Amino acid sequence: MTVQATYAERTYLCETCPLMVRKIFRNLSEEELAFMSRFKRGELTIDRGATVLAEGTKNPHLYTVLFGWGFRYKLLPDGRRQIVNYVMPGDLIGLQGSLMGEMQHSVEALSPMVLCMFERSKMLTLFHDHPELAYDVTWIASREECMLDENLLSVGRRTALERLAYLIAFVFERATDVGLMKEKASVIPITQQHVADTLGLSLVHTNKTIRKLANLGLISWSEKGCKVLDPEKLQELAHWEADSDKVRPFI
Amino acid sequence: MTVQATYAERTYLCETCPLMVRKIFRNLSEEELAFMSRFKRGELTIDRGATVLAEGTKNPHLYTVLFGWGFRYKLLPDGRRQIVNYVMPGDLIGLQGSLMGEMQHSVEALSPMVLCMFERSKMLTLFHDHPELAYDVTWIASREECMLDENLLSVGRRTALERLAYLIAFVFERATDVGLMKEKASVIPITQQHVADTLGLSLVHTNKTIRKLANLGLISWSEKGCKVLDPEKLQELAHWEADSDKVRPFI
DNA sequence: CGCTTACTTGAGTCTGGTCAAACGGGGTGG
DNA sequence: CCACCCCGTTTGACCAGACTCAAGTAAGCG
Repeated sequence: MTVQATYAERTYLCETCPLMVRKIFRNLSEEELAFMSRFKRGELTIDRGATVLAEGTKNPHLYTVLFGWGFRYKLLPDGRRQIVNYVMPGDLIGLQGSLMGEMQHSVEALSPMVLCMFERSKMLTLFHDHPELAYDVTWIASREECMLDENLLSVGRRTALERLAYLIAFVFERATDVGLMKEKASVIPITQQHVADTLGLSLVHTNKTIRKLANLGLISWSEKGCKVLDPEKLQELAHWEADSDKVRPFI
Repeated sequence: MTVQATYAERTYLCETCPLMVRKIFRNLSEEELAFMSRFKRGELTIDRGATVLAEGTKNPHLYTVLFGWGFRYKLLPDGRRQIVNYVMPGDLIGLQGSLMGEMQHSVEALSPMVLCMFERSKMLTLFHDHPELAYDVTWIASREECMLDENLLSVGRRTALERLAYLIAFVFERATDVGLMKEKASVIPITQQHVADTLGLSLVHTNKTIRKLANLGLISWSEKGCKVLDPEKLQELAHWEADSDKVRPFI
């Protein structure tokens, strides 16, 4: 596993935050931008496979994803792994550790990533001086909770095929929202092992389920990852509806 | 199903909030108490089986549990149910709906419950005037996220027996913390159907797994629910450790 | 060219699901 | 007071979805 991490002082200014151009994200006021700019400590640039945060450690930072894909997971002592969610641009990670001390999960990059780094000790200041931003942080935490509820429903109660369809549809929907699926050839950069560890299935059975879904013409698999061919049919198969309100806070 | 709901103007004053006597909860300042007292809208008293909040609805309130047990769940269109977590005294419910509009899950009572009712529209005021309380709200949301991660790990990666052991140990731990297990004869007031819907198993297989765990002498089952005989062994079997820091915020 | 990583596929096994039936306690109406 | 019913639990028989083991392929890389 090649792991490379670069700490850049400041490549992106908050005033020209790459997230702001996306219209699902709410705009920040001048004043909020100024504060965020002080809150920001730098940037973290990492390769695919690198660990952003590790279970059991105390990290003095929290991050907002600016570019790239990653996933959040937990391990059992014997090595069994459960991926609990995926992270994408606009997602805040490390909040748990920030509030409660030690990290209870790890985060790993699925592609090269750039993250915006904040000092966790400044959180209280944020809550004091910028109630709206504090509200946004809570909003973001609440959204994560919502996604976890969905994932739990899926792993607990859907069949293998439905689970897979849900996972792909869900990740595709989120990725599209933040502009990760712009190009025609875009794929979700995961391996079948990732899928298995997300769905709670074995690798072999995951492979067979993926074949089935591919034969139905809803997805295709390449070395790079998963290509989504028919998001609507996937949603239907999963008995799931993407909610298309949108405009959410970030940072 | 007998459903009874009573809205009492004010039986418990915030100044003598029954949660404050528990030492795991942090104490509020005079000023915070005064604010909470204004924030509070009344109390909701309901029977076992009654629905506190329903998926798909917009509810103008959020609640903190004062007494009793409940559970949070989601449904698939065909009726399959997944219980995502249990709620106990000190838990805040309805925050998601409060921030994001419609409820994405339902909450049902497992015993008679008393809930402290707040107006969701006042949330912004809370964030403006009481940053510490706002921070606490976020802390609480973050804790819920943490529990969901654990539950997901369990449903996704543990065997049926480990899952059951984890569930019982986890619920027992939480219940003990908030004083629900005071008496020798205390049971967790759930049916095997609840267990099945939490673990993602069928009722029949859940029953057989419960028998196995009971034969090992770790639990016993009665009409009233589940009695915990050996919490340590349960934790061990589940490869799980309760974290014993404690002192958390509430409301 | 050999090695590694990721995907595939088949065979055999077992965990967990479905179907069906029965039991026991508590509540209810005759 | 008794018969009946309902709910939750229990058990057995049988089936299927998912797991393990094993082997083989294909692409990428040093």
